[in-house]
Amino acid sequence: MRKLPAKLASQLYGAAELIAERGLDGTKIEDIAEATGIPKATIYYHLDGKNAVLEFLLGDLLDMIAGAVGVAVASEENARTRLEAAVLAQLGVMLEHPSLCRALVGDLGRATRLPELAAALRTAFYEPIEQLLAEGVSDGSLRQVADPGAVALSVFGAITVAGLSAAVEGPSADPSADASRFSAAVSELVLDGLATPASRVQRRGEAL
Amino acid sequence: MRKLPAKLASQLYGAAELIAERGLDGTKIEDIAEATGIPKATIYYHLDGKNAVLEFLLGDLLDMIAGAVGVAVASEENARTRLEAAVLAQLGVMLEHPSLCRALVGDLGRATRLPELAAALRTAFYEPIEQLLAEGVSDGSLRQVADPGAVALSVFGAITVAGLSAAVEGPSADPSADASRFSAAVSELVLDGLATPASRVQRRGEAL
DNA sequence: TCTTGGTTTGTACTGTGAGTACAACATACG
DNA sequence: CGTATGTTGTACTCACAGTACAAACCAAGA
Repeated sequence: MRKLPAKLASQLYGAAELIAERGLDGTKIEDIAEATGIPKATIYYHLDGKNAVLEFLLGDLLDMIAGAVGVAVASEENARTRLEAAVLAQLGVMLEHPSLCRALVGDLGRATRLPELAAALRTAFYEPIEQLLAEGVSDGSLRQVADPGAVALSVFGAITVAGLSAAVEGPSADPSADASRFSAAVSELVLDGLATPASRVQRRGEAL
Repeated sequence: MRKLPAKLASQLYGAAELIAERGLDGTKIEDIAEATGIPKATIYYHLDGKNAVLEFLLGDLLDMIAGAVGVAVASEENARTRLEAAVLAQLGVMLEHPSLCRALVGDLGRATRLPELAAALRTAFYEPIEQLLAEGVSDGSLRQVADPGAVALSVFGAITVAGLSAAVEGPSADPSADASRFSAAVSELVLDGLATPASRVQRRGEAL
């Protein structure tokens, strides 16, 4: 069941828009069959039902993200620079595939309840960040924080929500321009914070 | 259909855990009837079906959040301080009601497709932040950023994902302690960022 | 060519669960 | 009382996921 012929795989993408629009519940198998051109019986021959369709589509998205982020993270730069690259990479892929992202948001619950997807979600989105923050402390390019786990989670949230929202706002004319714009905003926030220099000085005094 | 007797309302909360655990799809109306002690026929007398059950529960959660955040935001302090208070308030409510939060994550798609809920979500989570960031620029307690909309979205993501994850990790012994811990981490990130002082100086030079 | 084994597809079926209809009953309030 | 409003059980309908299965199709080799 894991190797789904390439032709069918590509046809299946025709269902992404549909699922994104109406949610998996609101989408009948018959609709998927019609939209993709794959007859219902064939779908069931290869896949274990509706969930498997979602699993296939989202699994692919998550792989792409994990891949792109993996490349961004693997460079020689310091962690801080790689973090910026990772943010850009993640947002890039997300904005390139808005309907998959919309499907992800729409069926997040189901996704987190499908064990393989839940794991892929973690690997694609969360783990690279967590890793990078730790490395940044080691190489001195990022600050040490009191609660690294919680902070990593927040950074993850900042990036991901920005990406998902952007994707949900309907597809843009120039995804990669949007990705740069959003990634600049996210990096600015995550690296520099929102405090004014004045209040920061006072605060740094407290902290150190 | 909007005034659901108090007694029934309180009974309905008995379904929250169930829905959080299995998702709305995985939960039969009969299960809800059994868990809450409200017979199926009565549920249908007051509510327009399953979705309405979710809508009721989440609507309540969102009202609580909007309320608590509203109070936090209404003080006389500067925007920066109120932002910290708002973060604490939001996380406080979320951690107080973990199963509602889990239900929200699990059926986020449905929630965003229910117009009233989608609006409530915006009001509860996003708008106060957006507002506060703007006020912070006016009163000088927060920095001006290049793309305020995108940054507000990220801040919103940072807070909300932290809260949701915490809620999903199963209920804690001391929700309010957890709320303080998480809110400290989120505020630290959002206000001060992760850059080291050294790289910050260099950066500030670029920006101003 | 014929055979064999996987794939493809149509059609017809089963089962489950949401939502509805309705009648009997309770309760309240004038 | 009796009329209105809520409560509940029971017995439906209906849509759709998933299954069964047989017929056709399409290699690829003997």
